Amino acid sequence: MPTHFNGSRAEMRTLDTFIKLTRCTNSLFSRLTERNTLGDITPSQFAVLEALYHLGSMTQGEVGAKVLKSGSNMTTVIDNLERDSLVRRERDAKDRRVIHVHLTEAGTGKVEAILPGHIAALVDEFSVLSASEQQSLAGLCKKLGKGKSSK
Amino acid sequence: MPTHFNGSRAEMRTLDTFIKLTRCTNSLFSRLTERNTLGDITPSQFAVLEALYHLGSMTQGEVGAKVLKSGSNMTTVIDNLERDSLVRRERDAKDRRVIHVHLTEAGTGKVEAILPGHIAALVDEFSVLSASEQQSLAGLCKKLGKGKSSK
DNA sequence: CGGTAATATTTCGACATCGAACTATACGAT
DNA sequence: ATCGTATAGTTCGATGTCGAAATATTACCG
Repeated sequence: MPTHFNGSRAEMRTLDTFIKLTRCTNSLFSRLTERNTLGDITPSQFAVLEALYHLGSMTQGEVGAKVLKSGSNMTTVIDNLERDSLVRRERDAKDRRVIHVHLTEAGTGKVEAILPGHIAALVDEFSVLSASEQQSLAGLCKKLGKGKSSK
Repeated sequence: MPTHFNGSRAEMRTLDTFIKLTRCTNSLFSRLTERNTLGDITPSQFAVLEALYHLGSMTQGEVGAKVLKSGSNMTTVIDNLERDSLVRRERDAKDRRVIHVHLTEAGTGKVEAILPGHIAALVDEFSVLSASEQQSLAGLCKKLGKGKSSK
């Protein structure tokens, strides 16, 4: 459209794809936020709770690896979850550098209260794509997400 | 039960697609950040500068609409850009509620210094996808991003 | 053993981000 | 003109996010 950019065909195609990908995830997340399926917790907090719910108790660092966030960020998010009694920290007895994070009963209940509506919202949002379109999108994302791993 | 089975299949497919989409953009952005093509400015700041560069001076609210961010966020980001003399605020003479945001010479220079490398990085990242795969991805993202317009 | 490296987490400062409440200004209907 | 509402931006408080430096602890190695 009114892009004053005068680049090669490959550049324009890439920029177009990049813009659409970015806007797609932006507006998807913004619509999901509007549905308010998470109630009074934040997306980051839900990501941590969900990881613990599906994968079991983990080291704080492992949680960060699962949700793709930095260690210092994990400290902050888990601080808030602990303050709200949704998780519990437990220092490892053998290796005292390590902290294990566990869901509390309240935390488990929170995930189970949220999950069905959250999944229903996702299914509804993705219903604009057919099954094969979703699989196609997943495949392309997987490829792009992995990157040129064989550098 | 067939109903439950189909529902679960749809849910699993959607969840899989959602996870891959999320991880794709996450790791793509993280790799782009690692390349450090933006130098000493943040991605948000670059988004604002780039919008002003390609579309010309705009109202602060218009900038927020372009980069899909809230008004209060625009105040913050533009504050920092103004502090670094990359943009200039100018209150409208007729409607004194409005603030026009302009690129300074330093701002223009900054964009022009960054843009080529930034685009090259994008092209390189997207080179794991063929031209038709990129177009396919762009189309799927456009559809998913638009959502059920009936809303 | 003892000293250095590696690892896990926290702290700190800077920036981003939002929504709600607030200020200032403009506009529309009566 | 005036009142009420709508609009543009700012302020505020909370959260998220990062990287660098600090802390604590363990592991390695000569």
